Amino acid sequence: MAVKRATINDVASLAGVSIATASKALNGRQDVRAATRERVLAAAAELSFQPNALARGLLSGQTRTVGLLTSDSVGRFGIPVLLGAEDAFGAGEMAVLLCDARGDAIREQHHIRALLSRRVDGLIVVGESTNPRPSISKDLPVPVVYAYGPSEDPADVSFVPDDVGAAAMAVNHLLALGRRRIAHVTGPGHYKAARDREEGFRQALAEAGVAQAGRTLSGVWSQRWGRHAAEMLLMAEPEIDAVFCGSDQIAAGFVEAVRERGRRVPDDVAVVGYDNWEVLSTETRPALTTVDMNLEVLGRTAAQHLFAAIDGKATPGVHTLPCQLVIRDSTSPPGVS
Amino acid sequence: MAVKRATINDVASLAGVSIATASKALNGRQDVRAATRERVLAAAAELSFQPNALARGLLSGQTRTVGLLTSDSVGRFGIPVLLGAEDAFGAGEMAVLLCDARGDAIREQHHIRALLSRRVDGLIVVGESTNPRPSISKDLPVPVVYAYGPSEDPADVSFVPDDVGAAAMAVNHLLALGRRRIAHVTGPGHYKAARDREEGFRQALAEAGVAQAGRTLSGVWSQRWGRHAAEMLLMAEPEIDAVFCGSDQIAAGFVEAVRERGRRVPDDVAVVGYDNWEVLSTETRPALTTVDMNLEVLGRTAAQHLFAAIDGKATPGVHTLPCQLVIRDSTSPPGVS
DNA sequence: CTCCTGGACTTAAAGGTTTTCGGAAACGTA
DNA sequence: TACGTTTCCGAAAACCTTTAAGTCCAGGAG
Repeated sequence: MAVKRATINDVASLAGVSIATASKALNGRQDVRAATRERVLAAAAELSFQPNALARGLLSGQTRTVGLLTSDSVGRFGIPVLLGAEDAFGAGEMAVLLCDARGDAIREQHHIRALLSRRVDGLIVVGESTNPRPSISKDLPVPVVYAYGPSEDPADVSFVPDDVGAAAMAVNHLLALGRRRIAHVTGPGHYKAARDREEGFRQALAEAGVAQAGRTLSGVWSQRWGRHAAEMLLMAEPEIDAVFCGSDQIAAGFVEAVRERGRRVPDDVAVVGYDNWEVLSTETRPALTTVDMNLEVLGRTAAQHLFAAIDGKATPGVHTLPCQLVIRDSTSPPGVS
Repeated sequence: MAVKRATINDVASLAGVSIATASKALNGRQDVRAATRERVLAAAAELSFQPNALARGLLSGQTRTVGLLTSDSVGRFGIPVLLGAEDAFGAGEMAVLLCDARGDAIREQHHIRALLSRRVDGLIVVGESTNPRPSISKDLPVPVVYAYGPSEDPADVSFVPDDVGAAAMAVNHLLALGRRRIAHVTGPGHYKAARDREEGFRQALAEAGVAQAGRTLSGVWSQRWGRHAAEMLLMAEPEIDAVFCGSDQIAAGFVEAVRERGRRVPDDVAVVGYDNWEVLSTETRPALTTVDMNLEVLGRTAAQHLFAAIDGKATPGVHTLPCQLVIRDSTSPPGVS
């Protein structure tokens, strides 16, 4: 470990100039002679000088740091958003201060206080689901953007995936393949994601004038429920030729159960999942056609808008970002037109 | 958004004292009269005063912030370590500055410089595999600990899971169940994890005087490889009664293929996985007996030792942390003794 | 009465950087 | 020579907090 960190003072004395001149030379300001600048830069390099961000931030009032507040970063969805945000920030000179509140409002308040004390320039709040969450923006001295889980307050800036549109897109894909007896299996109704996806499902069917096969089956977001739902559905509605599942876990279970019942996927029943959770979607047999919510893009977009908000150019409201349908063998096997 | 942030100066004037007195009152120092302290605290509350951590850090030289440098946080293993570390820090008043180098050495250097410029008190480096990685600790003014992926330099502080011991534990479990024809399917040999687990496997068998069934099959860490290996193995060594897989993905594929071949798990073939990746290990049928590397504990331990190192009490060397065998139905079904 | 002690409070310095403003030198022009 | 202009550099303030050192006063001891 190096003994002592060099300050701009050390650089200045080594270069034989004042600290003001050293500062100007290091920051590329104009009124300094080229030869002098050289000397200063050389001195800085020799001492491996790193400007103290604390002192700089203290003076400028900007720390070039943002807080990332997640309710449940162990969750499946927080991570990509986090990566996207870190990506957008890292490209510049921003840094990300990570806090996990674990769904505890007290802890969340605690973290917000700590972040403000560190003078972050802004805050990104990542939800654990797309359910709207209480706003934290009131009386905060810095801008806040919400990613994945929107704020309840429409005056805040939120970014969410377009679940309704994506579900419709998935159903239209099935319709284009000629399927007409399409069922829907999804997660618990207290998830807005489940309700939104069902709404997109219904809309697309209604637009095409096609009736839903059976009733929507609501369960939990698990493979087990997918299997169970498949068994019930194949019993009650044996003539179904496609199913739209609310998650890849459900779809994976569904596919498994369908195959065990001796029906082929996709020839007899086409299956569409949701999330593009690769460990499931690419490893099931056949690989799952599924919706990718583009969460990294969402995180990156949220971060970029936080920049804008820091510069005073906020764009309030809930912004929905498009998803993407990833087509794999569970709806259109290779070699089949 | 609040208009202006209060400083200790504002608090002092509102309370009618000097800033020194205000500081002492706020920090619980002694030589302040109780009544005065009351006044200061009330003033601070009214202005919702938050001490400026930058100014404090500038003075004390301690930022109470650590950098978390990950090579690949999208990876399966970085996340729990990260959570464990964040947990250990969050309990106190530490904050975590997150950086993802994406496996790029240039970017890593860039991030290290940025972190040092921000005057972090220490660094945690999270590897993407247990393969030793180049040390970054030389000439750094702050302590560094390595988690999951150890440093190549034995003078550094590293924490890794005990893959050898865990593999032996898994095999001993199979031996205790009376299995004697045990095979091993694992990932690529350039992963130290694969080599370590194979070593533990061999040690345990040797100690029991039992011969390995077939040769170790090295492939990739995927479900597909697990299936493929199962097919080869059932063909070549039809009499095997157990298999130790190098990952849950491999084990999940293996279980699937075994069942498709009409063999029962665990009655005919017992299967042990590795990682306890719950989406796989609890959702396969039967659920997988598997090794949990206790990565959150590992992350927490690394963080705690970083604290110690910051206080000058480093404990150099590679520390291996015990893993845990999670027993589920793939080795001992419910209702069977 | 004087001196000392200790409590309660204030002053001022320190920490590292940026920036404004003023100063000095060099040079050209009248 | 006197003066104005340009170019380069330095002194000092500002950011906010903590803390060492110093001031002031009341009260007790001698």
